[in-house]
Amino acid sequence: MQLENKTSVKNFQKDLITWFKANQRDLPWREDQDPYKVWVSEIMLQQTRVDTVIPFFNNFMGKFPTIQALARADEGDVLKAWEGLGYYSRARNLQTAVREVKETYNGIVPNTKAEISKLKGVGPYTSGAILSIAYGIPEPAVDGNVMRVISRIFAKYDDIGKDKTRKNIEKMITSLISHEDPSSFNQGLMELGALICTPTSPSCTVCPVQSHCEAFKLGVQSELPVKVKKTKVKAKKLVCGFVKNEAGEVLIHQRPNKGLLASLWEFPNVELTEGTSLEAQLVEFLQKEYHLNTSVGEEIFHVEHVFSHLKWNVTVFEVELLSAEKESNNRAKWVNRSEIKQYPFPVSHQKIMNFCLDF
DNA sequence: CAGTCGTGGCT
DNA sequence: TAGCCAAGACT
Repeated sequence: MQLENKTSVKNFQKDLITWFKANQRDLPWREDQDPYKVWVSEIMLQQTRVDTVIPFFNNFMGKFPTIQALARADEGDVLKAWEGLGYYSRARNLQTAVREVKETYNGIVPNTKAEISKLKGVGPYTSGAILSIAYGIPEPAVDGNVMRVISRIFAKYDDIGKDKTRKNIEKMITSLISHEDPSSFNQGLMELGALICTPTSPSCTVCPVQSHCEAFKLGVQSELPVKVKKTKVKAKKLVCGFVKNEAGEVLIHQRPNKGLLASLWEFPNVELTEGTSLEAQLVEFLQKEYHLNTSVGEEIFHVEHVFSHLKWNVTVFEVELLSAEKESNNRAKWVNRSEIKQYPFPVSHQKIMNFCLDF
């Protein structure tokens, strides 16, 4: 195994950090070390590509430039700024955590592992990233890049999908991390994973730490890291109503605050059960859930949307309101077509919205 | 531990 | 095309 003595570790740190400082990308969250900016960027970057995050980060910082600004913002505005980015609970958790920092820590992001880890949405990776990047504290920040890089450098065949593997790598980083520049060390590992030590066809010939890499030495870099395959996504069939009243308004509904597409808005829809017709199930659902008497019109079109772990097949009908009972669903709303754009919708429903708005 | 939670780009 | 993957956290 490489990196077995202090001298080789020091050389590894130096090679990595020197490369990082010379080759790091110019990214908006690297303009300074404001803990709030680092925090927001790290939340957005969870399971999300850098290129995707950049415009969202710039827009978000323009609207919510400080902890105070985000703390006092309307939740709807925060979700609207997150629209299209995915994993929407991140937005709600972030605002919850920012309010916690404002109340409990006088608006200062805490700088200890124990305190920062208590914040909603801040897990083992993000806590280490904030501590090292914003505060220069030598804590490991182990993400997918780091697990891939370390798996190759030490030629480790452990399944990086296991929590145990991540913990082991955190221990390894603890003994490898530079105490002089923890920020550049951690970011260097991630940048290396993003630019050189890529998942497929890594650029070993130009790698700054090639001489430290056991996988390269053995010629097995293409086999690493090991990641056990996930189960197939499940398909679900839904019926959805584009419901209009006499005033020309459309019915929209806010999803539950937890779970899939948390707190986002949608057009009324329900999962199908076998048996009765789509039209009948839609009418029954609108009656039961929203206390509306409706008449289902033409089937407008189909939408297919694939998530991480499931697939929607949605059939959309045009629906006319006949009459409404007094009790109404408190998460439902009639809106003019021009107002719909003010509400955050998931991409799956934007497909429906775009079609219906032209309709 | 294993399933849940988005989206878009790439192979 | 269908699957894989990305600066993970939560339950």
